[in-house]
Order: sequence, then C-alpha cells, then structure tokens
Amino acid sequence: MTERGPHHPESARPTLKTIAEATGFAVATVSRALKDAPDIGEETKRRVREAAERLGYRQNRAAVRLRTGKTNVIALVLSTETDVMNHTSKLIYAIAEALRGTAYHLVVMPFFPDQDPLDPVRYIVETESADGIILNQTQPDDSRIRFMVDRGFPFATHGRTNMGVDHPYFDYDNESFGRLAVAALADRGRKRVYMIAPPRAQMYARHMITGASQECAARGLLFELADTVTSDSSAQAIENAVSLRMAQGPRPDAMISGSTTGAMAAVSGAERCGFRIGHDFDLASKEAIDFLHRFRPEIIVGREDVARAGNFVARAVMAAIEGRAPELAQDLQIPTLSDFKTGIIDARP
Amino acid sequence: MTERGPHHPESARPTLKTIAEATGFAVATVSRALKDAPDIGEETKRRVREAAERLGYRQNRAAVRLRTGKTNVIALVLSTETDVMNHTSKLIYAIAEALRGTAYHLVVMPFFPDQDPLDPVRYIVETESADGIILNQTQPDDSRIRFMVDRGFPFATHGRTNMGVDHPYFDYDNESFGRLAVAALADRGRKRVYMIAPPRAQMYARHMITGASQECAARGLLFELADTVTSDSSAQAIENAVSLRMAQGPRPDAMISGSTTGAMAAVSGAERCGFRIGHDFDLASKEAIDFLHRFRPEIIVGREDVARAGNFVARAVMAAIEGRAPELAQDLQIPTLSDFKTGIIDARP
DNA sequence: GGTAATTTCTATAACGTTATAGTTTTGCCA
DNA sequence: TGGCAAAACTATAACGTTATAGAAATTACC
Repeated sequence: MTERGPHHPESARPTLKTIAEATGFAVATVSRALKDAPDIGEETKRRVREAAERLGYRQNRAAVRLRTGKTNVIALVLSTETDVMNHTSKLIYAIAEALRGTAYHLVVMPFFPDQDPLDPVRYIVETESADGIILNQTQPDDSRIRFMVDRGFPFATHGRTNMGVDHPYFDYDNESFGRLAVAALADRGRKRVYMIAPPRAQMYARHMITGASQECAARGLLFELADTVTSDSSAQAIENAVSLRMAQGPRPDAMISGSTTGAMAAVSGAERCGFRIGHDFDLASKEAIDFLHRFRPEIIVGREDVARAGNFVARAVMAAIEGRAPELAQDLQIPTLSDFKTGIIDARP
Repeated sequence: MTERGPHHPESARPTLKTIAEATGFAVATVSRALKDAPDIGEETKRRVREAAERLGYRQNRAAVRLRTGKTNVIALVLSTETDVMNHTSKLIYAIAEALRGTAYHLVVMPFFPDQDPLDPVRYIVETESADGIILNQTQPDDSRIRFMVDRGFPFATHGRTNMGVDHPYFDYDNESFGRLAVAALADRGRKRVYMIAPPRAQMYARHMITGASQECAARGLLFELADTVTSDSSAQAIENAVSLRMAQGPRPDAMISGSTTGAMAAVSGAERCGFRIGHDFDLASKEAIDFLHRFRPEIIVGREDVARAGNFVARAVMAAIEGRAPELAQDLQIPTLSDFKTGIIDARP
C-alpha cells in the first residue's frame, strides 16, 4: 500500500492553482482558458492547455457542482418490480454508450415495491442530485412526469403517457404490435385470442390491448384478456392460469403475450393440458432478447430494440438539460414480427 | 412551468445557514449538532434537528464532497461485452437494495470492448469520483485489482483471482459445480463429457473447468472442451459448434454449459443432428435465472444467486470504505443442482 | 470566593471552481 | 503625443460544508 495524503504534497492531484503556478497566470485566467473563453489570448490558451495536459489536470467535479449547480449526472430511475428480462441491462448499456465522451455520469436509482414511485424523482429534483432523469415504465397518468414538468426538470422517458403533455420519449408501437399479432394469428386460421397483457397500470399495456382487441373486432375474432395474471406475473402463476383456462369452455386457439417469460409460461401451461403449439394453438409474443425462437420456433415474435430506446432517451435528456431541441422530440419503433413460417411482417404503412 | 431561481429566494433550498438563522446558533454549531457531535448540548441538538426537519433541510452533497473528499458514491464497473443474461440487472438491484437508507449513490460505469478494462478503474481512482468500486468478471491476474490494491482504494469483487492478494469477494463455487455436474451426468450413465466453458480469461472459467475435468478423470470419463466457442459466444455460434461436433467421431453423450444461452444453443445444435436430450445425451448448466427448466425440463441446472452476490459486495465495499472489517471477508456460494429426475443435489460436504 | 477544569458554542479558513467587476496592456486614430 | 477603445488578464467573492482552534459559559474543587 502506497502512502498518500498530506505527506506527499507533490503527488497531490493538480488543481487550477497548480496550473496557475506552473504557467504564471492567475487561477481565473486558467479557468477561462480551459473553457476556451473569448477574452483569453490564443497563446495563453495554448500554454495553459499544454500545462494542464502535462500535469494531468482533471476538473474537480464536486467543486464545479458546488459552484455552478451543474451535477453532470443523469439519473436512471427504475422499478425493480417488473424486471422485463434483461431489458434493464441493455437499457443501461445503451445509455452509458450514448454518454461516453460526455461529462455525464450515470446514477442508477431503482425504487422498490414498498416505495412511492414518485420518491426517487422527488428526491433527485429536490436535492438537485442530477441534471436530468430517465424514466421507464410510464403510466397513463404518471405522477412522476407531472412532477418534473411542473418543476421544469429535464427528463426523457421510455414509454408514453396519456396526459397530453409534450415531452421527449421513445416508445415501441405496442398498438401496431397488437394488430400485427392478431393478423398473423388470423392468417393461421385462429379464431379465439387469449391475451396475457402487461400490467394494466402501464401505458404500453393499454396500447397493446387496444391494438389487439380492435383488430380482433375488425376481423370478427373472439378476444379475451387473462384476468388473474399479467405478462409480468411469475412464470408459475402464468402457467397455472393458462392451463386452467385451456382446460375448459370454448378454449382459445391463439395467445398473445407481452413478455418472454409470459410466452414460455403460456406454452408450458398449454402443453400441460396436452395442446401443442402450431397444431392446437399459436402464440405471438413480444421480447427484447433472443430466446423464444429457440424455445419453440413456432412462436411469432415481435422484437423490441431496447438499445435504440436507451440511446434515444440518453440523447434526448442531454438535449433537454442543455436547452437544445433534440434531433427528434419523440420516436416510435415500428414493430416487425419474425415468424419462422411467413418470414418478416412489417407494420410500416 | 414554474419560475425558479433568484426570483424566489424564499423557496430556495435551505442550507445550514438557513437553520442557523432560524435557531440563532452559528453555522458551525448547526453542522456539528446535525452530526451528533459530543460537544453540543442535548437541547441544542433537539432544536437544530427540529428546525432542520421543519425547513426540509437536505445536505448538499457537492459541498460535503468538496470539503471532505468523501463522494458518497459507489461505482459499479461492468463489462458490456459478456452480458450473462440478466445477471447484470439482478446485481444492480441487489446492490441498490443494500445501499438503501445509506448515503451512497450507485454510479454504473460500463466499459466497452474497445477499451482497456483498467480505464474506468483508473479514472475513478485518479479523479476520486467514488469512494469504492465493485467489479465483476475477475481475471486470474487482474490488473484492475492490482491497481486498486496498490493505491489502497476500497473495493469488492464478484469473483476471485489467482493473485494471492486478500480482498473482499463473493464467488460461486464453480469448481464444485463442475464436479457436481459431472457426477450427475455420470449417474445417468454418461461417459463422454463435452464442455462449453466460459471464456478462459475469466477466473470462474478456470474453476469450472478444473472441477469438471478432475471429476471426469477421477471417474474415468472422457473430458473434452469446446475449443471454438465459449458459453458467452453467440447462441448461433454455439449451436453451430455443437451440431458440428455431434455429427462426427466418438460423439459426446453429455454436455456442460456455463450459461443459459449456451445450454439453449447446445440443445438446439444437438437436436439439429437428431439427438434428444434425456435419450441420446444429457446436459448440465449454470444459470442465474429461471428459464432452462421450462426450455427442456431434462436439463440439470445449477442456479447462481446473483442477488446474494450483489448484497454481499455492496456491504463489503461499504465496510472497506468505512475502514470496518466486513462481517465476512469473503463468501462462497455452495452450488446445488436441481434435477427434475433426482431432485436436489448439494455440494455441501 | 477564586481558580481550574469542563462543557458548550463560535469565528475562521479552507476545499476547487467560476461569475463578476475591474485593472492593465495594447492598438489605433486624430 | 494624447486619448480612447478593445483585448487580455486578474482580484475577489461566493457556492455549502466541516476541521480547527479558540472563546464563553458553566461547573467543580479546595
């Protein structure tokens, strides 16, 4: 272990003062030179930059933050409750990648089932511990978004709301996914659709349900929503619910799932009753990873590009922080189904 | 949007000064009272705390950080290259949960394939942008760990090294897993083991290979290591490698995989050649999630508890930062196999 | 009752940065 | 050469906190 601290003042981290002493300029001049202020001479800037480089100067973030109020932090606020497979790590990596080379650090602030989802947002805004927030799992009427809009706090979301407020978001067009899924199932001659939808509180669940149910109506198919489980329920719960449902009444011959887990569990549930995918029923599911086509190649898959979402919201929140208009205020991923029988189905008009 | 800033000084965030003015004490007194210093009277403390509460005082992190050098940040340094399913989000959630109620924020700092893995660690240590670091995917001789040990920087890791340095870590006993897996396969009469191991550079790969190969030797089984792919390769690559291998020579009748993806791909590859799991071959795999038993119930699964790991490393790094000895310097998860035929197999001696 | 010891409180400076207002230097033109 | 504007630089204060040394008030002791 190397000795550190006041014993070795020569090894202390260089500050503006160090550069000032090395170059003979004042601390203020050094500061302004390093941020390329217009009232500093070219030769001065050159010498200051050279000294900074040579000494290995790195800005002290705490000092900047204290003085200017700018934290250079972007906070990602996540629910731990519904971990949609590895959505989360993909999102984090994509955000981090977009933040590369910028001054921003990424603080991850999950909230827990026993907490008000507003808590972390309120904390960040009130303690000014980040310059901007990224949220996911938006709700139709989202108190967190209302809070940030009211305070004029920069943010971007993965998912939309119903609130009629204009803010940067990225979303997957779950309504089109619902329509496409029903269309693909109908093409296989299916008539009775059973849907394991995401939790109703989530905005994207509404979209998906709307799309699927309307398309069913338009095509004269039966549409039924699983009422005891969602696509975020435990696999065991979904499996039980599906096998219960498949054991009775006019049983569904088609299923739609909002998640990878939901799809796997639904297949297991149906198989438990002796039904086979591709024969007795078909299934369409969304997923953000690359599993289902191996699990059962017959599953019709709509793949969500979470990396694209992460990249978008990161850029959008930086634009909001810096008061720039983002390249694009909102973006919507147009779904595509990959279907091992039919190939690719695109929702693009 | 509400107006803010200097226009509404009464709505400004309260500081120690605000409390000092409200109570009539000096700023220094308020500061000491709030941290329960022994030289402040009880009555004073009570009044200061009451005022702080009433005014909604929150410490300014930037000021504390500038003054004391303590960042109250823990950095999680991750490789984006090998995303072992949703290891990552589980780890993050578990760390965040352990950090709840403490002053620590979690900064996630992934590094990218084109970077030296030492870069983020060096950056954090040199700019003092965190009080401690959590690392995963340790290597037998890990330059990052050497760097932190040399600097006396607090850290904890998920995974061990071969370096003979003593530091807090959590690990899964991959060697025992390897032994158990071979034993379970041998119990089913299998003779020729083919292993899709994690990348050799990772410490845990060595352990797993050692365990499996030694157990094979002890039992007189053939042991063969996949040489063109690892359990972190793409599913497609693994599937191809396995189907190539199964098509020729004295083909394996048993497989071991280090990951969920590896197991799924291996099964697909074998099935492509017409072999069925449970009949022509058996497979044991590690996984951190809950997928494989649905994918093919015949797979023998060793489940790694990533949440426990996250909780441990978070506590350990906090202890290191605060100069406390951790409750436990190191911890090792003893593997257990769940096997739908045999039930649970435990490695505990 | 006077001094010492103890308890409680406070003034001050400092952490590293930047905004502001101001000073010095240089250049230009009459 | 004097005057003035522009360019280049600097001194100072401030952001909110805490460590330090010391001051004031209280208690203990003989």
